[in-house]
Amino acid sequence: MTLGQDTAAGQERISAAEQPTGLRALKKQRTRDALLRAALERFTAQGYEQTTIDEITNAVDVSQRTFFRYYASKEEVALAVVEMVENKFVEALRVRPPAEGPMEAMRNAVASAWTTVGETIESVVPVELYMRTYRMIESTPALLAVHLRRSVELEEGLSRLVADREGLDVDTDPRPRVIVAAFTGVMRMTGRLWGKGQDTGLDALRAMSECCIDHLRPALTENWRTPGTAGGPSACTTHTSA
Amino acid sequence: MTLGQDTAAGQERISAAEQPTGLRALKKQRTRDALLRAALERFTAQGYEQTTIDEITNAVDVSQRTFFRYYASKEEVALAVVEMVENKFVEALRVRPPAEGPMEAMRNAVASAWTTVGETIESVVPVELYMRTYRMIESTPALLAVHLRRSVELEEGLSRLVADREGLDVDTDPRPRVIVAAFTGVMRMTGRLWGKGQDTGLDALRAMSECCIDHLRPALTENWRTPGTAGGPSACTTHTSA
DNA sequence: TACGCTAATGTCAGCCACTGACAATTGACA
DNA sequence: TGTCAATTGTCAGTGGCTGACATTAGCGTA
Repeated sequence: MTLGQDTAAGQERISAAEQPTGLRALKKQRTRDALLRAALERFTAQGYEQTTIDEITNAVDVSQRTFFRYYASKEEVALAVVEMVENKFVEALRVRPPAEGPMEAMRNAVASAWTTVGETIESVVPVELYMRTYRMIESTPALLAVHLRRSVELEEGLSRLVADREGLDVDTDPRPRVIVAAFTGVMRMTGRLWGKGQDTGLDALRAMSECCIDHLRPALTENWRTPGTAGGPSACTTHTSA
Repeated sequence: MTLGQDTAAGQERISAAEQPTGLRALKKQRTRDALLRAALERFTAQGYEQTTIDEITNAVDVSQRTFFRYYASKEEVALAVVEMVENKFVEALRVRPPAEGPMEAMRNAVASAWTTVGETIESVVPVELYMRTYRMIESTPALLAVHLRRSVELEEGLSRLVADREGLDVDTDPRPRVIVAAFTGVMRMTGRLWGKGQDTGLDALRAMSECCIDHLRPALTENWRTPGTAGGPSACTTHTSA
């Protein structure tokens, strides 16, 4: 048991250091990646529900049973890369200077994660495929549902991280959970807007995220009906209709 | 087509006014409710995954096919009552005086909804069964996922409502979505805490909700490390472990 | 009251995601 | 090279869910 297993079912990609480096492990990695790419390509091209497991396994020349030994479910393949990205964000938050406040730290973690995340993705699938996958997830009810559930688990981890930074106890003080809930709520909303909008670029997503986060505090603090205060309609808008 | 159909698949309960009042419609209502109760009772007693559709339909003496004509999926039965409750909340928000600010209005809508919601539930299933159902949803991954997705749809509706109240355009101004995202984020968190906690009462849930919401603004505004400000560890805490 | 219409239900065959059990294959390592 | 263990394939089966078609049962009417 020298492998690093992160998820409940199915192993993660080997974590850089300490690869079993045998021929056997190499083949496994190949199969895993091949299944992932074959799946994402078909999902994004013809739709998630329209793609059967058999279609994927035939393309990679393995049995259906083998697929389920690598990925616990059809949903898991679809969400595999997204999960990698989210883990990067958590790591980015973990190394933020303790001097930063919680919201500040989370905001900066997102900003810094964006730069490294690109390479991480590319090591598995083309970034462009990842983008299409993300938008597919947002528009596929079954996938969106599972994605949201995982986000909640992420939220739990973030709350503990924030609590540690501030020297608080999550089981006693609600504030870490509250601020994390607010933060992730806004982040999810941003992702959804981006998914519906026209500008599919990564920069657009980054800009929207940062802008919306910067709106959070004023939105809760100021009186909306007396203009002139900071905030107001601004850059992070989309025109989904018309 | 005189029926009020709310959800995409499967009709809702008849909406008080204008019931077709025939023997036929009455039987339908009976079957629908019988399926619901049979399902929830088994789900909460022996677990969601451990209950098959056949088990439910046998208890009600209808065919499996009939079940799927009433409820589009196994998940839909499980979430049917919760959906009713959420609709009540939206209605409560809709009738809030326009003078109230968005956060204030949402907070008060929850508070006022709690009082009427009890009767609404009882007209379909015992409140106690509803409570058990809610906790089951929180602890069943497949159900939690779908529940969260529906919450997102709810969020969209709330954002438009808030925007209308404030005379803003959701497609132009991010603030309605931002504040709704923060609010619902905190509400979901509350529900999760309640589900894990010991106090299973309805009052406990209400108290926790209100307290957490009241923490939102201070959590974003104040400096946590200089105590003495409003907020701080308070009533809405749970001791999930130890 | 009998009759036709249509809504509701039952029956059946079948798809697809997913699983357990067991046999066959194939790296790894002495 | 031969043994051991990991990996894969095969196969049978379960459960959610759907389409097609036959059957039953309210409902309005002659």
